[in-house]
Amino acid sequence: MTRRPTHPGAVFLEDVMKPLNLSVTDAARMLGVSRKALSEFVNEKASLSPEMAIRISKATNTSVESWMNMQQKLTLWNARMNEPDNVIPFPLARAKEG
Amino acid sequence: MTRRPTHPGAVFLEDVMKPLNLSVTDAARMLGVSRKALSEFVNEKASLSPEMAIRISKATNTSVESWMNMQQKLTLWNARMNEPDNVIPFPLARAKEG
DNA sequence: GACACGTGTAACGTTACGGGTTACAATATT
DNA sequence: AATATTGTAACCCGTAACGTTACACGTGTC
Repeated sequence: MTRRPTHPGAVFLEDVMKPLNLSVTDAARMLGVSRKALSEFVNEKASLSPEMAIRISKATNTSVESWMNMQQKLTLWNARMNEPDNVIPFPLARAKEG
Repeated sequence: MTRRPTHPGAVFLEDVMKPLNLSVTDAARMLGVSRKALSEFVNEKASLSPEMAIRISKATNTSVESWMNMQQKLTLWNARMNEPDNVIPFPLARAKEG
């Protein structure tokens, strides 16, 4: 994967909120989170927390996993930006000798 | 899923470290983390961080995703323990009217 | 022009958590 | 007996999500 994965917040905004004509204020109320929390999420300032994923899943009747997977790909992509280089490969597991 | 998913640390201990006869001390050295960090991970006191996942993946030549997925299932399972109840379902998306 | 809304965000505080270091007691291993 | 390994407590950091409050900036309405 070479291109930065889409932020789940962007997807939520484009594919859920906009089609339903939901304002950040209203959606936040319905999700049961603060307007700030949702705003930061849809503006990609915060990542998707497991709790937020559950809320979205309950509100939109979609699978939690689908949302979590989006975040995981992003998290992994970001983490790979700072790959550790001081990792020593484990000795290869071999067929038992003797 | 009704049973608590296996902690990735337990898998790492059983399926990787033990077969290779690696001590926590040695494995920690090779992974480039502190003994404490690895100990807590394999003893299920800490969850798998993305960075640790990358280290394990590099050291064992396995996919980062497989480890991350284990953690995600656990994380989700735990999160569902405290499901929020103040979520208001979004109005159903309908075929455009008018 | 005045006012209501929705919005992004700064400031501030709280809570949670991964990770490092150091140190100690308990338990192998040799 | 001497050495190695281990789990973990204590303590310090940095990061991050979330809440509340408050401000400035549109935009639309009367």
